[in-house]
Amino acid sequence: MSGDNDRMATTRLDQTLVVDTALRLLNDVGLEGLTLRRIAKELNVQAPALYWHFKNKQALLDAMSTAMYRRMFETYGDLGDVTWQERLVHVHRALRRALLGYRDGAKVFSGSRFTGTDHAGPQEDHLRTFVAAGFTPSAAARASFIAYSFTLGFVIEEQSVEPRPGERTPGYEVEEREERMAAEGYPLAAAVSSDLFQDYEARFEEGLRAIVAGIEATLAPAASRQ
Amino acid sequence: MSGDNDRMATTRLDQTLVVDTALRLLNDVGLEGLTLRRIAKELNVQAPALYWHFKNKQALLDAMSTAMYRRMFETYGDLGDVTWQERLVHVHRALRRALLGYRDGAKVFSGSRFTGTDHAGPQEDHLRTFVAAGFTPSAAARASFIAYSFTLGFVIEEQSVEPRPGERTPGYEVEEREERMAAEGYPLAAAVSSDLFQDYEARFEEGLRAIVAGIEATLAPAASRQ
DNA sequence: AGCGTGCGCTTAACGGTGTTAAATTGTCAA
DNA sequence: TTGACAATTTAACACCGTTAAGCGCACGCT
Repeated sequence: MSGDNDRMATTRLDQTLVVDTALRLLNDVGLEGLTLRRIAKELNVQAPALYWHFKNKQALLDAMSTAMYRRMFETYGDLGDVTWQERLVHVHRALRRALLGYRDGAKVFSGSRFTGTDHAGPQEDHLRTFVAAGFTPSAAARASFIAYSFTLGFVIEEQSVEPRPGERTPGYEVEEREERMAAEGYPLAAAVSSDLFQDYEARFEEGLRAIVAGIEATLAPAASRQ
Repeated sequence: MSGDNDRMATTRLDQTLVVDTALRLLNDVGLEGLTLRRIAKELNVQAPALYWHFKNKQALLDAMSTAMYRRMFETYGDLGDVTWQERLVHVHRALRRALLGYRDGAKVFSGSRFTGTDHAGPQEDHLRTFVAAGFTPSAAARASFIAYSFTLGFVIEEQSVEPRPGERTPGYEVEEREERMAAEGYPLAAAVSSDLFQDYEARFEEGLRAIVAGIEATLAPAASRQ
């Protein structure tokens, strides 16, 4: 199904191959189904073989997160000279896309730490844009962390309702929920039900705009405020 | 240690007792160590006994989340008449406190759904404050969801560095990280290292202020803008 | 008072998990 | 050709969530 990896039995494993296979598999089976034996099977190998390349499962998950993050920066080009507002929106939009690219992507990501220092380069560029606009480095980092926290929390919630774009977790039947709320005397909660479990795309953009506006109003250097 | 539950061997289990014990245990062993056998042991019972009270482990986790959420509303009184800004800050500050109350609290919470409709009452009050200020119900819900996503993402990150207030996960040695970044030619990333893994309290408040300002500037009815 | 029903729990077991130790293969250098 | 060492297999361990079956005891009914 969907082009089974078909690793030549002669080819040897390496970290990249394991990570790629695990990420592809993640989309089929989800985080819960992503066992070492299942990954090994996909690679025509026995489970303990993975321990030659990764010290334990967490190390593999860390490498998967790092790969997701690296790929995110590959998909948005050099971006050049840009205002901090544009950059903040651009980066976190890309982050959401990257997380949505894999089932349970946000959960995997939030449970891992980066391996190596690959991420430092893009982070440096990112901060530079803010500092050039008059932010202190500290304010730049704190402002970005606000947007980062929002994005992470948003996608975690989003993926618990829509594990893959267009595919819905059963048990979130909006209409039924709406009726029950209305019947129990919570008209607002009922009315709002349909707003909370739909239109994630537009609501994310709306949230990003609000956060940019909020940073403009509080953390940004006075000069850059409207 | 810390007043072991000491359930009389004669007392029967019920959902509340199981949930309370599991929540207390969560603080000792974390989400990963929270196994049904461990919980059962704490209750002087065999693991399968829990299946009489909960259909499966997820149902117990759901009940734990619901209890955390319910307790959050108990800790802040009636709150009375208050601006939507005050309410938003108050509620999400309380949410953070509730999540921080348990090791892995944010992760447990984000992986669960509420049982029953206990939460609908407070949610109704919450929305009413916004609608009274001129928000449409939909805008009220979307605005709150922005703050909610931020809070959830923030605390997940916070707890991955500080699993319990004051207690640090090993491997986040700020100074060492700083040196390595600086040595590899990322001066800003280095300078910012200490800002990212410290002072969560102040940074959360700062984030909340930014989000309130951002909602004022974008989602709030024009009348309530400064 | 006695009896049966069924609630609440135990015992036993299943298939699966991450992980470790030891044995084994394959490959390349000397 | 032999030896070394990298990469993998086989076997096993302790533990996990979960299910099936049985058991004891309290209680309602006659």
